[in-house]
Amino acid sequence: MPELPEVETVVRDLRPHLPGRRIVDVEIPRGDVIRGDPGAFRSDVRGRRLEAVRRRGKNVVLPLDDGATVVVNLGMTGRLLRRPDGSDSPPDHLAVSFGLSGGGHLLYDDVRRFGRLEVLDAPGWRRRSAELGPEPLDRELTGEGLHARLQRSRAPIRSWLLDQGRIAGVGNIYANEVLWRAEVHPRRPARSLGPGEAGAVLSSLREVLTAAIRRRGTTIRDFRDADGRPGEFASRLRVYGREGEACPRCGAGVERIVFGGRPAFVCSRCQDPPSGVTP
DNA sequence: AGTGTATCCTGCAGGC
DNA sequence: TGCCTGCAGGATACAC
Repeated sequence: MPELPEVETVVRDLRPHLPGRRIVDVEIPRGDVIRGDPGAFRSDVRGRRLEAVRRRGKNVVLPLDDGATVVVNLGMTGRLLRRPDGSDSPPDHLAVSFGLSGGGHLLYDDVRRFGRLEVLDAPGWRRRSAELGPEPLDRELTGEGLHARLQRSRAPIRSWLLDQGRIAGVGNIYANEVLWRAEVHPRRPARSLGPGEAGAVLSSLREVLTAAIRRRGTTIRDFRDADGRPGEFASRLRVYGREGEACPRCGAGVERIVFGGRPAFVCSRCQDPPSGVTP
């Protein structure tokens, strides 16, 4: 559910409120969302001051004042919610609650509990971050650089985009939207993309992701920002979930295919399939 | 190396 | 109304 734009939305919501505040209390009603031992998590985090709110790929990254870092991956249905004192009842699937100095709470809520929270020391976080691919919105990534990386893999380009070790932050919704925009079929082997196509994929990535951030993310069902509000990008999706509708570019039908265990949405007129493959 | 499958969970939509 | 099946934006482990 939460991909780069949704995580970025949450991070921007939290950033004005968390840095400088201390975690004075930690409650963990659902310990299975903690990677590692929940008791160790609590004692590592309690009493620490939050230094910043960042994003890396699909992870919310919360550096602490002792050099450690809390990393939150929202999985499919995770939410980080900001709760001022005295507001509302707790969410339906509260998994972790951080009490903050000065009042208020940061809550982690997760229906399916596929999300994970963990604390890493400085080298641990450095290693983890190094396992992730580059940020698509980072200026350092160029069309030539992306093309070179694509050359090393024969995986389908959609699978390549979903692999967090190759590029960070892209999930199934935006991968499909980006490939439609770039007019590249999702099953095309990564290494079969020419330099021009790689450039089109990169500029489409940037356009789609920034447009989605501007609309505060895509809510199909579960996503909420840190204040509990849905995002507004769903109506701007061109192919994702639009099987049978007309391609907004050419009018042909949008098709749903499945590979890698997940649905892909394509206009087979705009997006030529690789040779020898059914749509 | 890459792919298919299963797993972790719950809620919801659709068919009957 | 109820029961059943399939499906979901993610990550990971496994066998082939």
